[in-house]
Amino acid sequence: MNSSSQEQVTALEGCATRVVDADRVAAVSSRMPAETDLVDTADIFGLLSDPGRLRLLLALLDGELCVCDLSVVTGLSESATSHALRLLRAHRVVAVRRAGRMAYYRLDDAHVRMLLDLALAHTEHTQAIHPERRDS
Amino acid sequence: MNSSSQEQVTALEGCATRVVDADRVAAVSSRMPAETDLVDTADIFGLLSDPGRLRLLLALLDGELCVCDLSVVTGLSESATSHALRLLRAHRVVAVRRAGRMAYYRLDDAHVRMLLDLALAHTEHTQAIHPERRDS
DNA sequence: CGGTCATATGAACAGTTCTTCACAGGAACA
DNA sequence: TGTTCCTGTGAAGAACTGTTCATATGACCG
Repeated sequence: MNSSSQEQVTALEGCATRVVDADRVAAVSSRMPAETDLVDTADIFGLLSDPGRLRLLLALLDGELCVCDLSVVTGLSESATSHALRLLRAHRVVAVRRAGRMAYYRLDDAHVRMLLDLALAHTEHTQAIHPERRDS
Repeated sequence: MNSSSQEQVTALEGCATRVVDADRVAAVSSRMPAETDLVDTADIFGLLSDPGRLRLLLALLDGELCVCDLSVVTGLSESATSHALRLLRAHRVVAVRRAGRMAYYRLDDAHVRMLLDLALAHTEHTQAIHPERRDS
């Protein structure tokens, strides 16, 4: 949290914008992940940013389910469910096991599972603190 | 919240979707968070799903930074930075401290910080596995 | 075989999102 | 005081997203 906050108005590698704390800027920039990693991470978060997909993935936390059951649990239409699963499959977040005409989906990404567990724990925690629903 | 397994038979002949594993559907449904919590959680993930905002938040992991420095670090224009910070502020993810004409932003959500730490750890981990590219 | 069932897919469309541009406000500073 | 600097904001437009409808595929049943 400490910063040697003198105003060093040094141009940073031909950048047009001014810099206030050049040391911190340099340090933070050096710690910034590579662009591809950032985009991949943002993509994962994006997959979790839709309530339907989130329900889908939370439903899979306990084990595999077929598409029609997932449709019932999530409240999505079967088509929407299939589209969502396709997206998740394309990103290797879920995997599918086929048995006859059924398709059983399961979580296939330990990282996403951790994110889901964390999110779930947080909602339970905040529910314990605020038993009444809060608007904001 | 409460759906028992006896709905299977009626659902099979009913108008809507059929259920394969009624017990699992009931169990998973009962564990599904409330709609408002789901939407809130999805919103948080949505805030992390943009590479620009992600860079912004990662830059703030170490402490506060002013808007122009954030703009430099993230590569966003100052206007885009301000818009993004406004969004994050509206969701209480960041907080601002004003000093003169400067505005210093900081992370203000422990939950988001955990998510960011986890994401960062994951990218570092995968980088350790695939050390193909390096950052300056 | 024909029919039905579970899932998959494509097109299209409403709604959202992210960026840029233009400008406004308030603080510092001459 | 007037000017410059840092930040904030609204509008607009391009790009993206998520849903539905219609239809396809392939497995099972009779």
